[in-house]
Amino acid sequence: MQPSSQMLKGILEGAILQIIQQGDIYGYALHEKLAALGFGDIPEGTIYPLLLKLQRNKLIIGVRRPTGNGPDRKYYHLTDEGEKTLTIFQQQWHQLVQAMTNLNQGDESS
Amino acid sequence: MQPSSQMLKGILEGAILQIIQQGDIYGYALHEKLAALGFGDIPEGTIYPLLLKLQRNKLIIGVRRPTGNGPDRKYYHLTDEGEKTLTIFQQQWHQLVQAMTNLNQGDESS
DNA sequence: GCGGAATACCTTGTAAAGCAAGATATCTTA
DNA sequence: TAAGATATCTTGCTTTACAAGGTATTCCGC
Repeated sequence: MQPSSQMLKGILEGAILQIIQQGDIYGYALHEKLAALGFGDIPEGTIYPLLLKLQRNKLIIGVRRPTGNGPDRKYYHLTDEGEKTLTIFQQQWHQLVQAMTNLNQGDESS
Repeated sequence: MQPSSQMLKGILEGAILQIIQQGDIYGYALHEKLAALGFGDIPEGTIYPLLLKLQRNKLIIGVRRPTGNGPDRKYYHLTDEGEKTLTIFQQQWHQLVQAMTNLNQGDESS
């Protein structure tokens, strides 16, 4: 399994799928979680459009819920398609790490 | 050191800088080396424009050399700027791997 | 009650990454 | 002399990620 061209770009997409898999979450909290994990301050102008794209592609589903305490939140969960896509992403990520490790070790076998 | 937005996209750029650092190389051989390391079949339509951009940005310098045996090759080596950029990339890559590891371990401490 | 801060979501337009497709040229081998 | 391997480059496209800004809700201090 080789890192696809998508992999080289869309690491954020895979990371977000995985966070959602670990428990339903909404955009604003995702923003904080990414920072807490060490991904840096991913701006909302990146996160929200990406969530909408993932939903358009039927990898996640968003459900708007009132909080009684501030504006509504849109909680997202994975679809079966999303689970499959996440699995493929994880394999590609692993392969990318392997390739980078090979590079660091001046290794060309695998 | 947080993975910059560049990092999320431009992993290929860092990988290529590192390969060049390990020894002068030309585009066509780079293509084969990336495949051998496990980066997949990065097309030439990706590699050559990227090399030209790196040169434009003064991170690498290309020197055309005849082979006496086939078309000329353009061997690239790093500039001082390129060395510095590579060091930063390596730190960012390490941070990204750390963040992904945290994610896998459901960990939010760093 | 009013203003500001925090929370929460979204849109528009832009820059850059990576790729597909194809052009060009050299040398070797059949 | 034709085909194939080697070697580089260009044009135009799609997608990623971001900057900048807009909207709405609730809470807190004054």
